[in-house]
Amino acid sequence: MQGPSLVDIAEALADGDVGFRMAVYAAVRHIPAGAVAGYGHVAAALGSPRAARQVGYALAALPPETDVPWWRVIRSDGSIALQGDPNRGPLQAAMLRQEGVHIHDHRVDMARFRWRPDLSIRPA
DNA sequence: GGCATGACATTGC
DNA sequence: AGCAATGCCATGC
Repeated sequence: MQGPSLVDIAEALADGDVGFRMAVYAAVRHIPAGAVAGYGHVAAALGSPRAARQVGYALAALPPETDVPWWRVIRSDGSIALQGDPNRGPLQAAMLRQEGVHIHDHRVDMARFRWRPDLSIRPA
């Protein structure tokens, strides 16, 4: 597994047990290889649909050798936020393609690759 | 505690 | 379709 469920994370965040950044990291670890999510989607999964920018802020603070799959988080329109970054941009695109996410003209087909959090596993 | 910052999202041209 | 203007809100100083 990859740690606590999304619901647990959201609750911990709501209770103030963890900071927003930590919640973001935990949530991003739930995105499976071969799928992508928008910053807003991650924020929404945490119960803060308007905090998309903060998700990016949190990911920007990650160290380069992190185990958090930050490359699976892109913009809601399918474009890569870091494509202007000479280092991480090409890396992100390479990582995604390596995982089977097709990129056409600097964009991902969100309708096809967007991550759908599994809400059926929510605890009774 | 107030103010500026930013890997976004949405809307209006 | 593409670009500018606005709204958002966690962080850090």
